[in-house]
Amino acid sequence: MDIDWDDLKTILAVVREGTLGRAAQGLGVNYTTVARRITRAEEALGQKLFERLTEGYRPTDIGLLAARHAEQMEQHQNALMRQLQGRDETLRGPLVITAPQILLNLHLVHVIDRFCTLHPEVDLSVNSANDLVDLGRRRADLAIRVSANPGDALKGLRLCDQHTAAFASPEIARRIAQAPEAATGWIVYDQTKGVPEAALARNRRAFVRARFDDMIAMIGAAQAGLGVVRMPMFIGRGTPGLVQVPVMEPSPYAPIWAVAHADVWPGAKVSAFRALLRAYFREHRRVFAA
Amino acid sequence: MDIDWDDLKTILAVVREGTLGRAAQGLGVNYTTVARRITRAEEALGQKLFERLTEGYRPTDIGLLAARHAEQMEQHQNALMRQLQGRDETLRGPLVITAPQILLNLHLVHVIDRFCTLHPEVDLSVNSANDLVDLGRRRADLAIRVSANPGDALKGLRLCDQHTAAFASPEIARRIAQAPEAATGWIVYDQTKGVPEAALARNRRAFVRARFDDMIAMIGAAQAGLGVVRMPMFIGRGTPGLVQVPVMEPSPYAPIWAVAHADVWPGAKVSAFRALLRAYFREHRRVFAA
DNA sequence: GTCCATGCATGCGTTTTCGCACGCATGATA
DNA sequence: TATCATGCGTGCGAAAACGCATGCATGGAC
Repeated sequence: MDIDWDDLKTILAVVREGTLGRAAQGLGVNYTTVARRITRAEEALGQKLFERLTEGYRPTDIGLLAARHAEQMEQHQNALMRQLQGRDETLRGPLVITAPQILLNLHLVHVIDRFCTLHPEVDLSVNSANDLVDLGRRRADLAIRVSANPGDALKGLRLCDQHTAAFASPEIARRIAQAPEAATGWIVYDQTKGVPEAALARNRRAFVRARFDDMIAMIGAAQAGLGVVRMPMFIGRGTPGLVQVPVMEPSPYAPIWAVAHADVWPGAKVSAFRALLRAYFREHRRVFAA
Repeated sequence: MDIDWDDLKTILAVVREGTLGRAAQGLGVNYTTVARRITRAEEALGQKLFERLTEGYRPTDIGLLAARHAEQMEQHQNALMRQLQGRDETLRGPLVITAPQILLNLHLVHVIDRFCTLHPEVDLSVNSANDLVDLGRRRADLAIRVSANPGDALKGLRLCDQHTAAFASPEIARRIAQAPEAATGWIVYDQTKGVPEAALARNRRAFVRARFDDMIAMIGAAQAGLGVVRMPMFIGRGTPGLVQVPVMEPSPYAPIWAVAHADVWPGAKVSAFRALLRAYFREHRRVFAA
């Protein structure tokens, strides 16, 4: 009465994903293999771990219990892999970084370019993601993030402070220059309350023209002349077809950090990338501040 | 860059055992398989995990690091298996018990006999061991132990209190009866200091004739007339060729416990065995006390 | 009602893994 | 020095695991 550790890993994947297919995808095997492993595990334990439904595999109590423990095992496996990586002193092999899309487009591509030239043996993967990537579970080795602090269990290097300001198309900028008191239409981010306080302070008639849930789309909207957008300085300055408009005082914004799990932090590849980041942002820091 | 969980298990086994062969034995596979898995893991990590020496495999720092984490994973796997067992309500499948050799021979065999009759579908394994068996690591499901308390993380049922007394062959008993003041030779357990205090209180001339490190051998020595042996009442009474000799006051001894890991305790098979133990020892408790 | 997408079960041929037998190296022993 | 025990490496045939293709069941869209 014992169970294969890989079968436990498989059970965890199926509990997480809900179907054989998605679990198989995550595990990098065919879904029939997943089905067979589950069956084998059930036979080994003499217990049903899942109910077979048409919409997928639903875990039984016992399946959930097994998954909980498998999760613990996964954490230890992750810890091991992180520590191995942290003591890896070679500049070879895989390295995964993640960063916000816009920051990548406008700046990090240059850092990446240089890194690939300096360290051609590193297999660099770039994960352009706007949501937070789980560094503890090794979805990435190094993350470039815009936030107030690195977060718990993570180490961080503060790369650069930022300001935001208002940007719009040249056409709109001209109209504002001609009639500063006229009502100005804003494009705002979905989650924000409305027109920035700093803008209302200068023009009480500022109003929300539209709400977007995606920053890239907002930039496009600004370029197309839909309205004024508040955005980090580096975006406005780095995007063609946008000019800064003096409808609000530039205000401080969350700084840019390079963060990694403390285990991974000392690794050669992560250190090397960090060094290039530091140099780049030191050189270009004026682009990010008012 | 990821590692197979079963390979981690294999690494742990090799670190523990030192050679491929012994590790393979513990894992229940051929040693060539172990060698292959180690090689595969090293290739996956790009790091050497062991040095190949003629006397076996010696782990590198990285190998030890991996083994440490694998050990953590093993603990979680054990916890899972225990919990599954604890909620198993069937009276089928494997059950492993461990008990001191002598207790098995003289009494537990009857409990086992009855258990096998009542629950023929249980595959009962009996581990006759005098050293403590690790219940946390599932070397046994239920242990019958002679000790003051069950121990941490374990649940216990106090089966019976015990006394010890002095026993010897009839020949020696006759001599003692004839000359109670004569010097009496004792056989004592290796670790004890010498003749029991309670014996010296009655006869100052009692002396150690020999020291043994094994209780079975001491019983044989007593039967053969080598000397007086202090032993639990149930052994002296249950062994042919031995009689109690009044050279010491019977003294309290550690009680007999049925112990199991708290996770396993509620399992049907463990509960059933425990019930029989309780009944048996209640019925025969006078054999164990003075 | 038909069509399609999703997801599982099954059979078959292939790939991978495994166990076994043999050979080699090393160290202890007589 | 000859012999034996222990332990590892390697090649080959067997066994197990795997991927793929096909078929079935269910539920939603038109």
